[in-house]
Amino acid sequence: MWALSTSGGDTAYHHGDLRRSLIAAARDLLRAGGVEAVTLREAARLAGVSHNAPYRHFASREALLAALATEGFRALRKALEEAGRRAEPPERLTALGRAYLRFADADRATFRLMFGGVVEDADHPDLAEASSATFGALRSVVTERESPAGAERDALRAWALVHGLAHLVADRQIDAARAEACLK
Amino acid sequence: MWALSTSGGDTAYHHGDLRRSLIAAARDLLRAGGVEAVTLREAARLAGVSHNAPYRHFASREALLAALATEGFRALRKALEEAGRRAEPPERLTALGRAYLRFADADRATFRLMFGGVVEDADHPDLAEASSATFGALRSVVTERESPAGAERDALRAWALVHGLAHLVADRQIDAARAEACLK
DNA sequence: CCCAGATGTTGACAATGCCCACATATCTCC
DNA sequence: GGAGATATGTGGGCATTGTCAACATCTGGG
Repeated sequence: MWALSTSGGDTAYHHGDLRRSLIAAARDLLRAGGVEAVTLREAARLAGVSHNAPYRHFASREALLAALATEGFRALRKALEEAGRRAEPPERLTALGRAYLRFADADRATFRLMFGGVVEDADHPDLAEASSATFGALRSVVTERESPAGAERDALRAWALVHGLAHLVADRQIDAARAEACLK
Repeated sequence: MWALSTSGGDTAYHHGDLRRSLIAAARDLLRAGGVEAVTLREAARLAGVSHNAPYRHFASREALLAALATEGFRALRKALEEAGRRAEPPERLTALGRAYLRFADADRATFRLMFGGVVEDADHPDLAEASSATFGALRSVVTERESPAGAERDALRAWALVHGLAHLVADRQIDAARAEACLK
């Protein structure tokens, strides 16, 4: 059918772009039923291939989950950067926090996959890079406004506050509006 | 062997107290290999019973996980209450936060199970009760020191800060000492 | 003493992750 | 343009797991 050249470096062969299709299918499964619902065989079914085709693109189920988490970190980073670009230093940090919370609220399952510990960053280089790049984008904004004394601790505090709110939102223990009200 | 009367209401029959043994086995599996490693069949094996015996005590695998999470919330609540009892109002909140962080650091897998969304509180009454009781213990201390104006928001902020730090500790993104340094 | 219910066992089935050998499409190089 | 190499997809199979049904055994009350 379509024959785009994929961004991941895989070229399109028989199926068109099975890797991308599998990730898309897995994302649907993740959002619909959480991590437990993400299955190599079901993703293959949705993509219209045999139960073993995924192994040409992902070494294991965990590798597929890692790809989903990687995608999530890239999306979050993009959201953070856009939010930062739209605001000036005084309110920039608040804007980032809001973007962070909105991400967690809009895609709870992916957020939990990213931070749930089911996939270890260390085992998946792409994931490790995407996650540290995302934290870097956040950190650079957090530290830009503070004087050196205690800056590190304040940065960590800000990050932890937003991160905690995001988890509470993802777990449906508070709603997104109340969380945003906490961002000063 | 031993014949304690269990707290859950189950009496001891053939095995002694299978329910308790299964929970203990599952706890070991959880700590050793994360949620994915918790298996009804493996827990049964460790308890020395057949693969179907657990169904006399847990309706499903998720019910066993819910029992583990419930146990976790009760332990956390106990830790919070003890910490609160040992400190007076000015530092009491910090003491609670420290206890919260130590819990997350000492038993990362259980912490993630409690807040990871794999088990839904709504589906397990005991879990729902234990978790809300724990939050109640936390909330009562958080709100005791603030004046009414903005108290609710400050309480939520404090909770979110500690909760975020705990997640970062559990995910090994910062270490426990750095987290504690953020508790003012 | 005997029965009802609680507890544990055996056997089975479908789904899954993963491995193997094999088939087929595409690319490279001549 | 054709042959070999490589990438991609298929089919079968195996061990493990969650769950169900039927059966066995233990315990306590009448």
